[in-house]
Amino acid sequence: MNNQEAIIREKLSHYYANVFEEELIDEIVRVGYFDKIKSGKLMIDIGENMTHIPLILDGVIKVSRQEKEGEELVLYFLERGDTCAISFVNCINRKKSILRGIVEQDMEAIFLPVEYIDNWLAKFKTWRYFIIDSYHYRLIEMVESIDSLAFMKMNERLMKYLTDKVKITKDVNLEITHQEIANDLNSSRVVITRLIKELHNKGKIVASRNKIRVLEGF
DNA sequence: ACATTAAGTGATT
DNA sequence: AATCACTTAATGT
Repeated sequence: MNNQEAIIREKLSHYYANVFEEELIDEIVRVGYFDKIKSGKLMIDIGENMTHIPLILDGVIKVSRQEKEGEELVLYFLERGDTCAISFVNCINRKKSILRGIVEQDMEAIFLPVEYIDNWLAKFKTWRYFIIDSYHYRLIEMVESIDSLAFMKMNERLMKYLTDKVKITKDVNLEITHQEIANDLNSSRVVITRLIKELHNKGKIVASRNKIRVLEGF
């Protein structure tokens, strides 16, 4: 066994040992490769084809939709143990991505070439469950995102955004600017600034330049 | 000290 | 809730 394979096996055993059956792990070790991707890098853009699927080991990917130029809306975040099931379908049908994925926090993942994943569906029960599960989870998040858009006011959306971010980064101290939040929520900086101040005064958060500490709601 | 970037605010739609 | 047109505060060089 070469070094690369050993790394993959080791990494897999950490987070996926109870998820995948032995034979599947063997296959993953055989065809996958391990890679690290720096924060800020664009993984997949709308309209592109996917060649590999990531099994995320560490870090965060921000998945968003872009309607027009400059108008972005964050749908959900992917973290350890996740994969992008949506991109998975892109792979099988050779369809282009309807979403954009940007690395939000330095990421480590095992990348699997798309040509295997279809075949594995029939071959491995654990793979099937993993994919369906992932799909289900993504659907729930998508519905939450729709609810948030349709029924929640901006201040509630903002609070949800912040608490989601805390959950995913496992840190109540967020390093983010009002402008960045505005972009993610498809709002404007001024509006976010006012709502942040409101939340601050209500004691739900503590805000200062480039920093927000979330005190409740997660 | 100066320039740049982030955040705060009143008025208007 | 968004936009404009500023002001003020914080940070980097």
